[in-house]
Amino acid sequence: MPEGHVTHRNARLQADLLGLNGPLDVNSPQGRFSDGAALLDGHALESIEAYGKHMFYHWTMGQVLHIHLGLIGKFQLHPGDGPTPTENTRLVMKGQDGTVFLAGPMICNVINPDEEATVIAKLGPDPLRSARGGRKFAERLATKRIPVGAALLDQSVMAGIGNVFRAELLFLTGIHPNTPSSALTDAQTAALWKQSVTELRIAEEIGDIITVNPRHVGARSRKSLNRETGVYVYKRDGLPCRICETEIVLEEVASRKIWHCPRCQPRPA
DNA sequence: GGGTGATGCTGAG
DNA sequence: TCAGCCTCACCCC
Repeated sequence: MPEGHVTHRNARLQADLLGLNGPLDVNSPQGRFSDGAALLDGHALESIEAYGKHMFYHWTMGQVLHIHLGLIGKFQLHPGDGPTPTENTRLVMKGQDGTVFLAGPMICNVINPDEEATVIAKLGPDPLRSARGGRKFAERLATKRIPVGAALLDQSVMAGIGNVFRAELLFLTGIHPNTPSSALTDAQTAALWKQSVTELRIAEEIGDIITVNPRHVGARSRKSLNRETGVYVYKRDGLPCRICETEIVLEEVASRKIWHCPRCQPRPA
């Protein structure tokens, strides 16, 4: 379930669970990361940093573990030793208070700080790292001659947005996914950034993407909502818009499915 | 038990 | 543009 909120939340929770500056037991039950695990085993972590959908684990001996979950990668956090790893467990890190399992990542490599810097240099501003990336976001967006629905998935424009957030952010800002990036007003661009900061922070805290204002669905809190009830448009084609009851429409933008409300997000002229 | 799609991205063509 | 990759939850039989 990897958009930016997942990486930041994991960086925070895993640092707590594993403990910093104490030696970790690292291994690769599946074997596909045996060489990397051997480099890290017995060493201590200095910090865990998330940047967009990328995670960088800084080890005291100077190496960096680079993880990107991709579409299907998953972490499991367990107190103590956790269960027996399965044949798909790529990485196990056991520390002070618990154990982290990793399965199915797109990237799991040991790199050096220069290589880390190269990866980060390609990324746009990450709303969870600093709320003050709005100007850079606007600059990057302005260089793109593509629909805003495609630009939001481009990690060099904004880092950490995935398919759920792009649909929800465009709904929350009333922008049609096919609006050309270059046709957005300054106010719309600013609203997209501001809304990203807000929504990603909430998702990082809750551990799930819940964008619905609880009073729109008669709920007490966002935390009481779930994937069925907690989004405005994502995977809701054919269902009534929570605001105006117009039927939510499914389209494809940048080869990925995207949903919008034709009334709340009018097609650009 | 098999088939499929998924919150992602790359590299070949 | 599109197949390929990685894993698993979910659906249908």
